[in-house]
Amino acid sequence: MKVTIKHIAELAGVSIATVSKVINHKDEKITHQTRDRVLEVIKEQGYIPNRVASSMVTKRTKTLGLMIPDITNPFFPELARGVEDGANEMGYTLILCNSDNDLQKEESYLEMLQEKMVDGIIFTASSRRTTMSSAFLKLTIPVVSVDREIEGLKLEGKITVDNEKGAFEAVCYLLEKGYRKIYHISGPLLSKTAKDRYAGFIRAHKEKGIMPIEDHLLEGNYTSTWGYDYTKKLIEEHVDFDSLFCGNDLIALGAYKALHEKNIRIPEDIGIIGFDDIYMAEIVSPGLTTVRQPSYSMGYKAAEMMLDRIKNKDGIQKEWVLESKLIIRGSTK
Amino acid sequence: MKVTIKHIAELAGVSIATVSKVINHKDEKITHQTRDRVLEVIKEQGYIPNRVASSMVTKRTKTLGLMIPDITNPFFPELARGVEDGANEMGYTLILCNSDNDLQKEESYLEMLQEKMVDGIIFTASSRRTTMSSAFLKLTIPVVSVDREIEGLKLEGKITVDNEKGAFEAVCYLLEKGYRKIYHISGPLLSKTAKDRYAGFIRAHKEKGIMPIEDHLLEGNYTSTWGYDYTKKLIEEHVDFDSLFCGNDLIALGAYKALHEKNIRIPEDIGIIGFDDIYMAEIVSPGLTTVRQPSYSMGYKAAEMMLDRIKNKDGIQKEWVLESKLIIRGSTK
DNA sequence: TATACTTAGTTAAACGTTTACTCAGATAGA
DNA sequence: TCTATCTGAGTAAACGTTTAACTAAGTATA
Repeated sequence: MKVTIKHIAELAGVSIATVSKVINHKDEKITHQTRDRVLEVIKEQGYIPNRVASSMVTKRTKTLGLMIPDITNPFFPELARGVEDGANEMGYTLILCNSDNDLQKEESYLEMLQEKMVDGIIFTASSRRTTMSSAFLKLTIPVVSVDREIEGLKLEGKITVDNEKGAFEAVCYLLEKGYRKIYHISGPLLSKTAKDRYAGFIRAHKEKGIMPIEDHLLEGNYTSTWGYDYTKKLIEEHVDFDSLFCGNDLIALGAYKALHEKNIRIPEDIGIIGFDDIYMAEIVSPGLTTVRQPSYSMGYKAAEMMLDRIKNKDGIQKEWVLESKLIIRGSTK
Repeated sequence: MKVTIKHIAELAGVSIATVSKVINHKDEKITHQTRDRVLEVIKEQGYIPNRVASSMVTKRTKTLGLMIPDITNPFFPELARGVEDGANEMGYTLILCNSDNDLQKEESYLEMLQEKMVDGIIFTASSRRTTMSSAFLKLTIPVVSVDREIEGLKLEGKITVDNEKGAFEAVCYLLEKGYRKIYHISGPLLSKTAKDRYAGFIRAHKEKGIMPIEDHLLEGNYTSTWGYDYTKKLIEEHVDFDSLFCGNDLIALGAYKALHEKNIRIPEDIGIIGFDDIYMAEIVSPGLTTVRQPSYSMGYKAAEMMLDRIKNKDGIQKEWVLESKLIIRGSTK
């Protein structure tokens, strides 16, 4: 038999209300003797409170949902880790949901999270989502979005990085180093993230007095395969380019592979800049110059923002735009 | 006001028991008319069942705990993904716990998982754990261990790969290719995993009639930093070696970096074999020859095993030893 | 017609907590 | 001494479901 608060109460010779108060540290009005006796029985019996019962009455599960596209994508573990640490610090626990950028999966998870009555949802929306379904609009649980925008949904908070600026700085750096024929291998331009990075790419050219060429934009998705294939194609078609600004590090790493195979040197023949600064960027040779996103911090801040809101310390800043940072390594001159 | 089963019952003109039965598909004894009416009201009201209330009475939360050292380590996202997919398929949800190989964190999470009444725990034990604490022994929730052994704990199942054999094959391959001075940069030998890999390393030498040299074992931990530092040291101290068998891919990738910096060619000058086959192994140049662990499958199987046990389809195999596979790429001759 | 069995539901207890309210006794003030 | 206040605890309702036990009405059987 599972030991409950009732058993503790009996053994300690007090009422269950008293036990409950002791457990929840609402014991200002309990004498030391009583409290110690209760505590002792709890310990002796190895009592573990049943949170589902308490959630039933408090309407709090001390659980957050984390919805991301895919934990297998190296950008997300850091972020997830940040969220988890932030949540854990406040005694919260995390339910992990991989949406695979699949709108249907996203909605079915959303429903599950509601059924399980999580106290909040940290959300990195599918890059495919352009419109809100009714499932979203009905949502009564607070949502904080991270990394990506979710238009049309009422949010409790929003955490992004300044993608335009990050891209701008990266491309400026390339231009300053004398690179002139920069191709941008981008992620899907449906998403605001990719659009902003492209905007930065354009602005850098303009500010440096160079005419950006539209053909230099190659739209794809955020995978190394895509980076590899497109770079290979550029080489084989003898396209005239001297550098690559990649939509993320995975794309850049794919480009590395293609260039290595063709014995093209980085950075002497071709310069490369990525985006994200995943852990591999440092390990690879030459080290990848990239725009670092503070992904751990993004996750951590998101959790923090969520918990602030839950605890109703309201008035806290609702939108954070974090700074990215250009990390210069060996893949650029 | 949140809409509950009670509202639905009133609006549909039936008892709450009837509503409950149609929700849970226990409706063999409900007429079509009644069921349809209930369903209609549910839809119209946007009713979402409260799983915490139902967990209260069924003693099932349809939630699994996943305890791993660190989701940020590239070996784990694949595994976590496997667990998640397996769980999700059966309508289960996953609570993510990063223990950081910290015994205290591990125990505090364990307690949380019990409080939240998860139905089972998928566990990759800390590599530091050698003995069971009372928190473990008191555990009444079923546990399936993955990847690592947990001695002294009653398990519902166990999923491992044959590390000894994997290492054996890798080292045999190295020897067959003519490498003779193989150094083994290992993870912490506290863990059975690392011990088994070392055992394979030894057996391969013996079977090939070569005397293994004890000095060729370098114990450290599973990080690229470690691989980098130790390889650099070997080079700088002019140690005579022609190949590296690394405890995992991260170590191998660290070794890559050190070798590249010193302009030592892979595989011409030094051959390298890793372990795990993380996604980077393929992307890096030259591709890393490595022992593939079916990490996704391990996770998936673990979830499957757990859910079988929960559903009491007992008699299912309690221990799975999965096969690893040598993946030959460019880092060996 | 009397009896037994089905059918399609309903009733009410139970799950393990939290918490607003109540209460008895002790203490203090007048 | 009487009343008011304070202290330390107890009582019982409530949270939203599930499910065993029950029931009323209809149908089949003898």
